[in-house]
Amino acid sequence: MPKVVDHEERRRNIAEAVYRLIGANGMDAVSLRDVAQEAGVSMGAVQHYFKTKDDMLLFALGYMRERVLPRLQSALDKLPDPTTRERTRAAITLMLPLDKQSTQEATVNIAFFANSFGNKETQAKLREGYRALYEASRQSLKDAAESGELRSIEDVDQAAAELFYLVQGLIGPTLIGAMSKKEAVTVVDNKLDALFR
Amino acid sequence: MPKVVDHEERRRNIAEAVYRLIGANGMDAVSLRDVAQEAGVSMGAVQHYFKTKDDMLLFALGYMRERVLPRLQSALDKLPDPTTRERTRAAITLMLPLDKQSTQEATVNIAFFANSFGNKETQAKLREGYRALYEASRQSLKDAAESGELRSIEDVDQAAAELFYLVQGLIGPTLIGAMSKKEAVTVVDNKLDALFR
DNA sequence: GCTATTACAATACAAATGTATTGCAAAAAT
DNA sequence: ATTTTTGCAATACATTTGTATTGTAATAGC
Repeated sequence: MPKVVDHEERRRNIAEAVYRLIGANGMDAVSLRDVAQEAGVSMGAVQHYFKTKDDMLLFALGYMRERVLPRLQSALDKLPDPTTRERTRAAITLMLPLDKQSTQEATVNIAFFANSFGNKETQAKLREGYRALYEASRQSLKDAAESGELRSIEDVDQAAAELFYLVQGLIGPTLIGAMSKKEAVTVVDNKLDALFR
Repeated sequence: MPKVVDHEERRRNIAEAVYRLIGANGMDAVSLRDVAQEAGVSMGAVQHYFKTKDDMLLFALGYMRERVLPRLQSALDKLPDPTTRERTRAAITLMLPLDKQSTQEATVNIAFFANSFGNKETQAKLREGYRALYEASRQSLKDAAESGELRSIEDVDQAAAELFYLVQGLIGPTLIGAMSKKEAVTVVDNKLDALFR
């Protein structure tokens, strides 16, 4: 029998191929054959690791979240003793499609969004992801309020919602060029100015 | 030869079928055969009115904008002498997926968004639509500032961007249930409270 | 009345797709 | 040393898809 390999690694490699294809041409470009080619394996190998195409896509969606955290951590490690504002800005910068990788991620996210209209499992996973992200973001702002980093904000929940969903709203239009990256960052920075001391 | 019919009407009927299919199952459900069936015509008829599937989708995207305006007008007609705030709220209420039709429209919009990653024409049309909508919204808020309807806002452009993209950001998560409709409306109303006298 | 045109309808066709199956060689287990 | 297991690879198959083509009957134009 062949050398035993790391299944999770193989699956991740395939997921990365999925992201590249979506990022370049959208979800329609994700056929098993295309994924296999992009991943540098045979279609039989793809089928070895994923029972169905849906399995593969669902895995890819879940894995995407996993791989963002190290990137965020890495960005934070570059900031010496960051304030909440700086950490918040770093996180937002990762979410907005400002560089190649974030652009890919934003594209993939929207593609899965659209895909979720015909797929309950995908939609559940997205919902769960959104809630977790929003809650973390809200809690972070709440902590900042308690430690006096915010200006006098009456309603921290409202402020948290405004910031979070403002960023969500900027992603799509920035992706398609309805808004420039610079403008998007300016809007966010102005908002942060209004929130933080 | 058969009785001459209204081409545009036929095309619109087909576009409506496209929306229904997307709304129910996402863009993957939009095959020519499915559209024909949903529209109550033969596939030959669909091909008679649209040379290619892409033509059909592009038309559907364009037509969607056209058909929103009468709905907005109708909502405004129900308001006796509306303030800018009331008009703004009416428009936002139409954009958020609060009722069946708005939900369908939001779904279709995201579907086209995702579809645009593999289609330059679709993306251009979306971009154009976003820009027009944003500009109208920004101008409306600017007018309100000049006529004294707003609180003292330092930067009306920033305020306009915040309101517009906050709403954009609420659509997706509301659609998938990551956020409740009630919460979304509350966030918007609070934002309007902060902007308008 | 005759001809041209139109609105469909039906069908063909090539290509693409996901699922399923079989095969093989090398490593792991005994 | 033998058997079992594993990671692929290759292929088959049924289904679906968009594009293309042909046909027909009824209306419009002259």
